[in-house]
Amino acid sequence: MKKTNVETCQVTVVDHRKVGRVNERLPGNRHITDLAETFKVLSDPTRLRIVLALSMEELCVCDLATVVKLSISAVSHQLRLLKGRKLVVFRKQGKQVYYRLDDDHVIDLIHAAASHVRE
Amino acid sequence: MKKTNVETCQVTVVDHRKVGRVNERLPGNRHITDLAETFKVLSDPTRLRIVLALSMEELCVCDLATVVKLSISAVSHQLRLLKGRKLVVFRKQGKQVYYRLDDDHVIDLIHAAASHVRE
DNA sequence: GTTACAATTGATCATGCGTTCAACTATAAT
DNA sequence: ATTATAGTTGAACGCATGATCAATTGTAAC
Repeated sequence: MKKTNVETCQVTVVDHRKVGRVNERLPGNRHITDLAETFKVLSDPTRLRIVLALSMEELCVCDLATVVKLSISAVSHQLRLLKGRKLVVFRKQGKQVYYRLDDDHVIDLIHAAASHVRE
Repeated sequence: MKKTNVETCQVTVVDHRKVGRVNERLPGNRHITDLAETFKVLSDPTRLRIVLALSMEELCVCDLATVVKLSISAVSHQLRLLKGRKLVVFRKQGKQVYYRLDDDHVIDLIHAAASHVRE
């Protein structure tokens, strides 16, 4: 009579002391998802171009659409996500809406990523 | 006879000097997509947990599966992506495969994101 | 008011992506 | 060689997501 333990494979060699130590120090779910969301908003080429453009000068939606070669609607949708994650802020002037980066943390983040890419 | 310029709206108020300046300084497509890919690989909670776990100690796939509470298969798939982006490296020992972070840039990147999140 | 236009918003569609499942590979022990 | 197990791989499924289109809002000019 052979032992048909189908499930044990998942647990046999687990080093529970290691796992325990790691689990203790892992950040909570809230923090993890916040971090993931921040990375996700920068994980799209279009949004990245928008952020890089705004790191140089303040630009209106129309200018941004020209820079990234997409419709104003598409750009507006992406700007909504960037606003949601507090990466950009805006200022209305007449019919135009001018966007700029919220702070310099964003550029630091991109620089950090850039230094990982070249290597 | 009214001028039916449907397309002009996209171009009328564009500040071409601004757009020109910005376009000149924007990184090339290759660099942008490389950056975006780096952010994307960190934009998933599971992968982020894996990376954070590996920033503490070297762990085998089995341990990682226990930590993130997912199947070994799921973890293996994510590790493949992390390997592809050079975030982790591995070492085989007997039947086990131990993973660790490739370098410390990765942690710096996560710290940079974390400092943007709390604010 | 009416017209013109910058920008936002919601719906739709196609594509991308994370997990699961099943099949397979590799290593170790008997 | 056979058995057991750690890990990988490919297919499939369902959900998320980015671009487009149409409709709408808000502001300025007439």
